[in-house]
Amino acid sequence: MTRITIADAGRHVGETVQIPGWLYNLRRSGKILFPQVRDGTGIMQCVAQKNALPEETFNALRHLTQESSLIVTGRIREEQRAPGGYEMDVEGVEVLQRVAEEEPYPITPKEHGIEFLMDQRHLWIRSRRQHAILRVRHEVIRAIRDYLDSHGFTLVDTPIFTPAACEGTTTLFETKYFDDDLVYLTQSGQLYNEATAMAFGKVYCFGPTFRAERSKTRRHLTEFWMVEPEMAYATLDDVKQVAEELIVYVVGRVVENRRQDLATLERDLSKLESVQSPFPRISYDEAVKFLQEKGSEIQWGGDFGGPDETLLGEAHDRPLIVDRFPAAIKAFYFQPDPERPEVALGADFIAPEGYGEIVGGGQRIHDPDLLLKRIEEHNLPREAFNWYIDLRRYGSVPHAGFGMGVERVVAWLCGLEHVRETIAFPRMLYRTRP
RNA sequence: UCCUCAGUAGCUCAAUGGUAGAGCAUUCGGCUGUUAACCGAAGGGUUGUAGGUUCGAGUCCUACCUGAGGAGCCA
Repeated sequence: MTRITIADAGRHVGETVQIPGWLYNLRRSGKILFPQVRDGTGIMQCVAQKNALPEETFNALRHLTQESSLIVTGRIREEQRAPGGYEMDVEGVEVLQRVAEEEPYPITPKEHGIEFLMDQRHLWIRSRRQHAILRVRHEVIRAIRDYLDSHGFTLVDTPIFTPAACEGTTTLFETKYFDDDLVYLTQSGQLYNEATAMAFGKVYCFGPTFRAERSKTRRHLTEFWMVEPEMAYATLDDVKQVAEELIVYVVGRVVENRRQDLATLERDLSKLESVQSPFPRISYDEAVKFLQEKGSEIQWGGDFGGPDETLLGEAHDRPLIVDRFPAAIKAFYFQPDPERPEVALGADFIAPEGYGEIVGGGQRIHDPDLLLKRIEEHNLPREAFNWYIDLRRYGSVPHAGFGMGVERVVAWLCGLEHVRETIAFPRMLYRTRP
């Protein structure tokens, strides 16, 4: 007997096949049952008629509980009345495990609160909406890799355990490394990327990063995934161009390949289809002026707050590129603008619809003396950065790169309220379980 | 760390300081085209914890715990 996935059902119309899966929902109407079976690729509505089945089979199905595992055998048929467009006429059922009614599956088809759902996260990911989001995430990650891999970037992943802060400013998670040594969980692979870029030209790292910030908002996780491309012989303009192309490509891929999931999420496709080049570009100076006109308290020299980012993002139908921030609020390694040393050659991409910063990057300092000066100004331990300074001693070149946060991109593309739904098991300020 | 809000049945929520209730879920019954099906019935409670006020507290007060939203910080 052929086993198929529900996603492939359209290619098996008229055949009798098996679908291994789980009971998603069951509607009963006397002598006819409508079990809905999910298998990870989709949901199949089945039809079981009492007079077409052995009594034992019909009764087993009739009293089956939600999320019981089963293998259904039956004939696939096109059916307009079925949610997926196809339906299976049940001929046989093998129940692998019947969920006990004393402890029924906790996530019912009705509404639930977020606390309960987060406690049940290991089960919640089976639900239609969560499932759709995680499939969009997968497409986003695949698209990122496909874009970079086909544009000359080499994946060179960077360590998770790091001996010191990359940026000195934010809080790091520390962990014991054997006897008495402390190491920190990486908050960015960037410094190492600069080393690999000098070896490979164009590189990227892609993995989890950790920030021990006591942030408790819809845009924050303590563990999140970031892709960080870095390019030798490159400038701020290259960062803006590559990041823009990457975003346009990723959005296009999701719209093309995950249309069904976006429909499940009731995402307004027109909001994604408008994400085309060129993106609007303004300077930090212009952004501050714009925000002040909108009533923000921001002064030149300050960083954008959450509401500021929302104001900037909502003014456009595609990501907004803001560049040349005050050097004082940027990390030590940013190259200053040669014409205006008080601003850094950095750029942030602010997503529309209030999703905030999704890309941050810029050009790095390539002059060893200037880098040393900055390290001293920021009171960073020079010894820890000896290897990093070496990169400026042995064939230094202008170079630039950026980081893009996967969860914020996914939240934006899916139109979600909160990034916690964009990763299977989110880690947040007050949640590390399950 | 700070501000605001909330904790009542497995879940989502009601309940003037005066007998703790509904829908869903579960079980039983009915229904041959259901779309979070519907209809009928049953079981299901230490009202987050500890004190206090009161004849009487789910409700008012205090502290704590847990969670949510936000600020700062950040992708």
